[in-house]
Amino acid sequence: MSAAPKYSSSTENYLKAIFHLQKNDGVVTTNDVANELQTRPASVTDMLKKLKAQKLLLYEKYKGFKLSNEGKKVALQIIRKHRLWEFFLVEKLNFGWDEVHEIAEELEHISSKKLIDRLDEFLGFPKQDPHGDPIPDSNGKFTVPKQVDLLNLPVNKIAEVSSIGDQSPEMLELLGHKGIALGTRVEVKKKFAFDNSLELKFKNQSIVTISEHVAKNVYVKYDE
Amino acid sequence: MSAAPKYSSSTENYLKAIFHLQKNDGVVTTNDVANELQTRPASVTDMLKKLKAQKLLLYEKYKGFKLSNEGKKVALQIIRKHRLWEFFLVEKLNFGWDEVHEIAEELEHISSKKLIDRLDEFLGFPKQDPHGDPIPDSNGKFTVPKQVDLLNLPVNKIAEVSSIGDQSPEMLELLGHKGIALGTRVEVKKKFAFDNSLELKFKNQSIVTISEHVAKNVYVKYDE
DNA sequence: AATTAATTTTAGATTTGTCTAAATTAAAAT
DNA sequence: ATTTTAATTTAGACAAATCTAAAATTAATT
Repeated sequence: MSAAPKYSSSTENYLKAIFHLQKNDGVVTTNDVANELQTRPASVTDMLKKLKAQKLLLYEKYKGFKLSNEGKKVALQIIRKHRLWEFFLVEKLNFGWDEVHEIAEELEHISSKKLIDRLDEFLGFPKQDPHGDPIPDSNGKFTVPKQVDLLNLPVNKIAEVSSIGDQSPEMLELLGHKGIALGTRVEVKKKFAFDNSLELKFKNQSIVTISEHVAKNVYVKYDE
Repeated sequence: MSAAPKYSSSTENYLKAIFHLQKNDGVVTTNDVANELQTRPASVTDMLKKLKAQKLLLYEKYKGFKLSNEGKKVALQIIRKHRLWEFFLVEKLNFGWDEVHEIAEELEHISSKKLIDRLDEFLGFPKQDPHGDPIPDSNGKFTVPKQVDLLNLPVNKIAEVSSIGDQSPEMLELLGHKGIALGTRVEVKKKFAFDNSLELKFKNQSIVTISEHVAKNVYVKYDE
């Protein structure tokens, strides 16, 4: 068991940015990272070399790069810290979900592992942050999102629309009108036994009603 | 009302160190600061010039220096943050009083004022940190310590020995034996009505008993 | 396939905070 | 009142992270 090396805030920010970017299409470019971190491509190249030297990144110049296993591990710990602090700010200090990101960007760089594990315990080992994103556990693992249709989504669980069953123009028109699209974050607030219709709540606090027929055709993923 | 300038962690550490050092004898030297911050006198001189340029310090080379009002104000906000976080770590996350300092050294540099005011509220506006030091309020003011003899110190209040009434060799021998000296932190855990004797607890958890006669002659200060 | 365009990398400079070694000033001791 | 000692400051260098401008490489287009 070797002592955990401490990385600079800048290093941590690069790891986090690359981690997020390579989740999407799998491929990340120098320009992507520069854009994400509000910096210049030349600065990114400089840092890529440093990350490679620290064995956090696999990198061949002009040929692309991706995080090493160690790099991913570190990135996941930063993400864990970010999301736990966001949860703390919303649940304990009564911040709004939209004002916590910036503060968590600072808090995520506090290094004590003991602190973050105690905080996790204090918060009751939450599985999702206030935006519905999964919180990695102490080992960097997070719950594999569960896929269900909206009828089977438990009440008050934030979920993300992942696919649509019936893709007819009529259905898409209805979904478009209600504000439901792939990636939309929704929560079921009420289920009416009478006709199995549902009331959904969005992140912007607005509420819409959908029928059982629609609900059956909207698949979402969420973390238990 | 101008926007609060943000200072680097290093700048904040210098302000805090100088603040603490000038509390003692009033005079701070370059060497004192270098020693306190585990750095070199030349580095201190470099920073003194920067602090002066930012109007945080009054400084004439070779002639000494002290914090400006603005410098004091900033230092007090750092100290406020440090002590509130320490309180949080001990009270909410069950850390021991002896393991929180290092973590608070990092947390004190988180910049959000709203965060710290919310934290203060969440903690119930505590007046003392786990070491018994006063926590400055949102405006940088802290309660003027109240002076009383040990007989009149409320139970469970951490206080600091500030002066001794009877300074006879016999008294000083007794106090030396019990482990009571100027600056010692004590807490009254029990008062016996029978003979007005007291049980005192020290920071190292040990407990001693003293008589009414002794208690009357030991003056302490504490924050209400 | 050759040329143009876009991306990526290098070269050299800048800022912040630090350092060592040498020079300066102030304080202490003879 | 000198001289010696200690404290402080300057000069010049360095590491980290950034920048601009120019060069190198890859991708796209004709």
